[in-house]
Amino acid sequence: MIKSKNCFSFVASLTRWLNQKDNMMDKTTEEKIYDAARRIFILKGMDGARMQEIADEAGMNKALLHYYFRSKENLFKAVFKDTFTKFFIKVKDTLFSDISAKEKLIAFIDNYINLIQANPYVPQFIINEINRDPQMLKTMMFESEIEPQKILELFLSEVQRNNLSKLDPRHIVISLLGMLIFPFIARPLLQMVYFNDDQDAYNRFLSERKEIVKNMILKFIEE
Amino acid sequence: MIKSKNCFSFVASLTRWLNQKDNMMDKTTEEKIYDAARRIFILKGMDGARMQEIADEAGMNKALLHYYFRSKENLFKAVFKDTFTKFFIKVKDTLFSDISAKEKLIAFIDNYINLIQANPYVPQFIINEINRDPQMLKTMMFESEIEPQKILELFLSEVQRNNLSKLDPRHIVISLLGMLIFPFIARPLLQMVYFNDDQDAYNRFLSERKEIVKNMILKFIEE
DNA sequence: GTCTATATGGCGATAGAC
DNA sequence: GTCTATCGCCATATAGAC
Repeated sequence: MIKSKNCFSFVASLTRWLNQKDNMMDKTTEEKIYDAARRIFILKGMDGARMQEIADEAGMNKALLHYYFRSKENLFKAVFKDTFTKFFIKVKDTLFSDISAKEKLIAFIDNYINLIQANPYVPQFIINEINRDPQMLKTMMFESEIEPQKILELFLSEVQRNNLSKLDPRHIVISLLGMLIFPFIARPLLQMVYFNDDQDAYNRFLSERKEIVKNMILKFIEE
Repeated sequence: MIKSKNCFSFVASLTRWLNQKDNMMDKTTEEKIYDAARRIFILKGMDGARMQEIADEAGMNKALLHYYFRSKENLFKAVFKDTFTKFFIKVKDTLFSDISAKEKLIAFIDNYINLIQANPYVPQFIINEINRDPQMLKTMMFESEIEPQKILELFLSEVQRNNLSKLDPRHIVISLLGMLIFPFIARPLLQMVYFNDDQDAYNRFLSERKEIVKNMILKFIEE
């Protein structure tokens, strides 16, 4: 029957990269299923998504989803694990670069807002899941080769070691993440109330927000 | 059943039983259903909740839920509308008090963190729903007598009119809300990574956060 | 590997006795 | 108003032809 769910995403993306085959026709069936599932799960969550919907999105029959992934639960875990860990790789790259701590913070804000703008539904997807099934999150994080918890801790100690603030650095990190993520997860409400439901205006607001958040954070950590 | 060895403890038991009756037994069936639905929907969301689960929580049969509320959709809307609007009444009260703008901001932070600490799952519930069905949110908001959008706008103009900041005041409001809400909606992840899954330590962190956020916000708006 | 057809169970909702 | 029993549908999952 099946193959390991762990190596799928790595194998798939490696294959794409090696062959530079990113168009639809050259994707394997497994990749088509995975990509479709990712779109649907991120939009509707585990409970809201339907296997039939994913099959339609992938342009094939429902039975094939079970042939490749055995169950909805399996397919979801593959998508979530991959999506979750990929969101931390960017942070890792920023933290290991050879610049000062303050510059790292600034680079992080730029990278992170860009990342969310390119994947606007991902923060809501992750937050949803860490509340729906915290136990799954725990096992997933410690199984992951990327070790997201290590990256979060690294980010924290980076703030701490450089005396960027006299405060508990966790307050800094959490405030920063909250300021960055909130306008995306509360978008429908904020866009309606504060921007007359004007999508373009809201996108401009999000772009200009990079500098705003940078200034806010710098004000915190400068005594 | 009440058992006792003397009449004093009997009286005490009876008093407890009567009080319990006042709290529990006097609730109408409709109230029992509503309260149970509220607990389940807030924990699991519309998609994750089951009518059977709500009936069990309310201590009655599934059919009664439909007798009083006709459909799951109806019951959910009643719960959501009520929960959503109640979250804005606190803000309204704060804004209409007779204190300076800066004091209002400080009072808001205190009130809001207390409110969330007493209802820790509500922010996640609301954010979930405004993304799941934004259209329902819109009609609900404009039907509501409390008019949450007016309150949000009032909060915004309060920041603006008093020149609390040269920035677009929407950045201030959104940053503030993000800083306040994020530690609650991302709690399972943050508590695990940053607090060794120590619940008490995390609660202390949340309590001390009131002063931290106050200081952060005051630093923004003071030039 | 991919399809059609079907099994199996659970869910929201209703009928009808009391 | 409240219950038991059940309907009808839809979801996940499997069987089996090709």
